Amino acid sequence: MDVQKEKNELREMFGVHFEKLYNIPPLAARIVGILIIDGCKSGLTFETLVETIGASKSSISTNLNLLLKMEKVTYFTICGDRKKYFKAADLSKRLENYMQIIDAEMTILNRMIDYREHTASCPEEQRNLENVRAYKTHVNEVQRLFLKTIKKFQEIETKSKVK
Amino acid sequence: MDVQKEKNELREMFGVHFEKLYNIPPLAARIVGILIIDGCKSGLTFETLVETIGASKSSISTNLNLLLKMEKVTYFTICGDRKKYFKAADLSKRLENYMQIIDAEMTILNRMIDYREHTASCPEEQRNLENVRAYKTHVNEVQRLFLKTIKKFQEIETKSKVK
DNA sequence: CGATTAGTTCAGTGTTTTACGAACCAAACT
DNA sequence: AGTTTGGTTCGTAAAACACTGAACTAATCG
Repeated sequence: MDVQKEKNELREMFGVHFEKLYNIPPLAARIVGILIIDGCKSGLTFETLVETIGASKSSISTNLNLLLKMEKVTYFTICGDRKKYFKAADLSKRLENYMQIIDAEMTILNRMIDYREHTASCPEEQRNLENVRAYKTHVNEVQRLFLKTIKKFQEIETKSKVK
Repeated sequence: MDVQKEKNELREMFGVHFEKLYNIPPLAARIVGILIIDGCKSGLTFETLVETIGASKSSISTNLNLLLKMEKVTYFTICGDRKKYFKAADLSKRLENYMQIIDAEMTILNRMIDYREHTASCPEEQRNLENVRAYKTHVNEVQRLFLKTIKKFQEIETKSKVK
């Protein structure tokens, strides 16, 4: 296996994925990708990111700060070293993105149910109400599943940090 | 309850939600929203959409065709009536969007596992490999859950169509 | 103190997106 | 045949986006 080629392809796949999922600029998405692949041991410096991605310092800076604000990325510093070392945020944190989508859907669903309950007159609208209720059950299950997973990873992560 | 106000708010919420979820223009997202709220009984005509949204014919046309291509919207015609009646696609169809995200994630995950298996040297990378594997289990569960739900709604939908 | 390093900020530029109006086409009345 | 209806297509304008280089700041080093 050509490791470098494999890495580049992975990077690209992550890029496309996160760009759509997080609605972020391409460059930001690629940064997350690289940090997930390469940053898991000791983090990557600003400079390394500039070099390996080949984008300008300003672009890297802007996008890194966006990712920090979104909590998709974290950094730490080493005593006596001015550099920042960037890492992808913990998986449990990154999964919050899905939780937001699910929560948003739940909110809309509840409003929709409320609305139909007040207005449903024809059989189609009645049936629609039933379907929305059934769908809500599904979203609830998804929500529980994600909560469970997030909690599980939070435990794993705190454990490995104490160590 | 002010029904009209409630409807407008719902419309707006659907708009924001679908815009991000499907990565489509704001107008397209609002069309889907309106069709879900108002289109469930007998569909909405092109003209009704133009009027209630207040956008130009050309914009509505372009975005409707985008949504048709994406299979988020369907239309039917009535014999002896030149108009097209638009509806939001069945929920089972709309859920395919989530399946695509999940499938994409699964593909990346498998590549990531493969990559780490070949390259993991330090303990952090080993632990990362374990975590990715654990996460894959979660994605698998989500995938099964969605498959189940999609199948369930497909049944409901075919039943209500035969009737 | 001056020079270097690490990173930020900002104005500008090229590109993409989003929506629009006008012209257009095809089917169906009259 | 001409006109209305229902909708598409295309060129374009306005706005948003993504990235850049250059100037700048703040901390550290010699």
